[in-house]
Amino acid sequence: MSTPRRERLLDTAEQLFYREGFHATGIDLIQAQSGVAKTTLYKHFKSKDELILAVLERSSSRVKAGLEARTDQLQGQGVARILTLFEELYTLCEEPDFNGCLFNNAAAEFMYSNPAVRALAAEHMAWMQTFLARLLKEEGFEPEYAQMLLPLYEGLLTVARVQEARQAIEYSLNSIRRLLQT
Amino acid sequence: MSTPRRERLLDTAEQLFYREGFHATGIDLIQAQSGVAKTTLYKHFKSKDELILAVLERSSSRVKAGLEARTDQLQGQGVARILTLFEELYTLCEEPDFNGCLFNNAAAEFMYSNPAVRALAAEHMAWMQTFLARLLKEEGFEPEYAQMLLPLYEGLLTVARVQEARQAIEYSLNSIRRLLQT
DNA sequence: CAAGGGGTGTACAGATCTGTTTCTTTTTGA
DNA sequence: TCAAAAAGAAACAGATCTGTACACCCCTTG
Repeated sequence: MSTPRRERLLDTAEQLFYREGFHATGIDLIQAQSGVAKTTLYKHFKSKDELILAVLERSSSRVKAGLEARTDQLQGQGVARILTLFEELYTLCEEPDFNGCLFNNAAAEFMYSNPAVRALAAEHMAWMQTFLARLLKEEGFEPEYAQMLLPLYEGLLTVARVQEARQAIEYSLNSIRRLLQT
Repeated sequence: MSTPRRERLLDTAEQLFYREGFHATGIDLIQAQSGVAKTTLYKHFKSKDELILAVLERSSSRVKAGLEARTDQLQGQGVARILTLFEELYTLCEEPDFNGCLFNNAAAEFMYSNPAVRALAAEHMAWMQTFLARLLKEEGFEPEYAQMLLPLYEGLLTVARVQEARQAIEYSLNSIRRLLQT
């Protein structure tokens, strides 16, 4: 069984796209850093745009599966089940190459120049919102709160890029508790 | 008195940087679209990086002045004075070239490659937060709520890029009202 | 009217980027 | 064992990008 070059390419590309941005990351760098030949890269992905889409699709699937798994085991825990998503931000923001939300970064760079990327980011956000709404409903809260919890979640990821965010996360947790208490 | 080319350059650059992104916007396009000669561009700004910084600085000043002006005339109106900032998002999100928050877009693209840009975005966010805290305090609320209102504000700008955001804004307004009522 | 500063237009240098071509080497599976 | 498939290496085409050089044109001001 051969080393999975396709996965290695996706790993390297994702890391570079996330850290440095999409336009700023050249194919040559992905090629060199992954150790996979350029010919092989273009055999797996027809173009840079296709590689970008593949990276986003794989990342979206992984994030979704992770969120489902992490909340499945907290059924019936009430507000704690929702808060666990926001608590995860504590560690997320302190990772070495943290740079906000990959899908928002992608949407910002390709808003008007690549509808497929924009659509994929939109789909991911929509999934996040319905996921939040489902959790809320299952724990006995109004699912419409997802309409403000999603922006708050994304905004924390965004603000944490340029600020120490521990306090912001803490105050957001408190605010959510206050809002959801009946 | 000559036409203010410097301003024309900054106007064009800001529009393109905001709509298409920083790396995706070439100097040649700014030059062509502004109608100012390339030589003149490089006489006013030593490099593209310097132009980017100038655009961000001018935009930051304008945004700050706008926010101050719009809230000055609402002193003593209580929660309405804070909500007016979020209500403005209704129109902001529907502008033709809307693409989220310029400073977050800049921070995303230059997080690890241009510390000056990152610092400028950080300064802008910090100002927004102390501004919100000041409004809260002046209207008799806990200023610490700014710690979650800033992420919520930025998150709405961010989510609105890929979704119809009217409902999200509306639910956020309601949530803020609920949170701040004593 | 002469001089010089600001602006224009164009061409160009040099780097970099995406994607291709060509040829060789390695791996794999029947 | 051997042919086919996959991967590698490296050069290259063509586009594009930042930044510079150069020659020219006003238009003010002394």
